[in-house]
Amino acid sequence: MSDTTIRTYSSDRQQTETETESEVESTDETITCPECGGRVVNDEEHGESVCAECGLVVEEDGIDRGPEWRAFDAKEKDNKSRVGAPTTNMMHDKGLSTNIGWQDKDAYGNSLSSSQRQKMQRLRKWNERFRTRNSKERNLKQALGEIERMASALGLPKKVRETASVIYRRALSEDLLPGRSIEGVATSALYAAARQMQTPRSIDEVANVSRIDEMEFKRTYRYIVRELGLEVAPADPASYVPRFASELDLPDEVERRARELLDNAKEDGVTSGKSPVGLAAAAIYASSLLTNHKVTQSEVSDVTDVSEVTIRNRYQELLEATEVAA
DNA sequence: ATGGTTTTTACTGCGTC
DNA sequence: GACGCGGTAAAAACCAT
Repeated sequence: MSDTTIRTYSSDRQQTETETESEVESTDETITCPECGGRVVNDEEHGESVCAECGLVVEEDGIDRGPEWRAFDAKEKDNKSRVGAPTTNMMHDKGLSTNIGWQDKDAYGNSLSSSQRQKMQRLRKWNERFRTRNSKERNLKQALGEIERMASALGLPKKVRETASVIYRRALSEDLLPGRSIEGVATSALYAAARQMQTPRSIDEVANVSRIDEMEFKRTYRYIVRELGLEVAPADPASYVPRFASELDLPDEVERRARELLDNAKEDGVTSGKSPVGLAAAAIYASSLLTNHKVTQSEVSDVTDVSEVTIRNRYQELLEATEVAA
């Protein structure tokens, strides 16, 4: 039950380990027959794996994931494919419902007669009403709008918005909303999503673009993380570095050096329990000194929202850690 | 509610430009 | 004298129990 709260930075090991796991998916062509040791071949047509030597059926009912039709040229392939636009969680109906175009034009691009135009107006109106009929749908629609707005204000990629949408949907479907504001849950979903996607924004930053105050945001965030059992690993300090560096107009060199410092510190274990944002800020500062691209503590403090005192403390520790390591 | 840890606030002294 | 920096003490915030 740790790691679910905002500020449990302790278990630093997190990611990095799981990434290198699925490397070599064994090529299943090299299976040998358990009976005679002969080569096993795939018989796609019958969905079986058969031993080429003795005919033993090693595996039945394989699934053919390919299309069931055949195409002999590009045109036929286009015709027979039945795939459309991908669904997206970013729209409240996953982009599956019908929209009636807003232009009063028919399929040939001609303008509509006035009676036709009025008819289309009515159809549009009703279509819209049905589309967002019940309260949950409307709720969702508004929340996704909010998520969209905040995400773009924070410059978060689509992936994060998608994830945030998914989290929000889950919260909604598990009835976590009553008693909590849409804003709050939307904000929390976005914050969690940003962290899960390795592009974290600090609580302050998120709170700044949200319409709710910070206290409520944190409360709500804790709540939904707990209720949804979201796995949000402590943010990696390094993931803040590039953003801060660019906000301070520092060259790549500083960024690289900052990463090294953080790596060393992590080895030393001095990062455990400390605020990732603080560490990132300190790393930037320390790195700027080491690379002769000096920025002042207060400048770093300004863009990172970390107090100068914290920067001082952290950067001493960072330097010590690298001294010892080097 | 409480205690332990971390961060922030506020303030002071030192050296430099 | 303003500024950047380092340090300290007390307050506040936070997490866990």
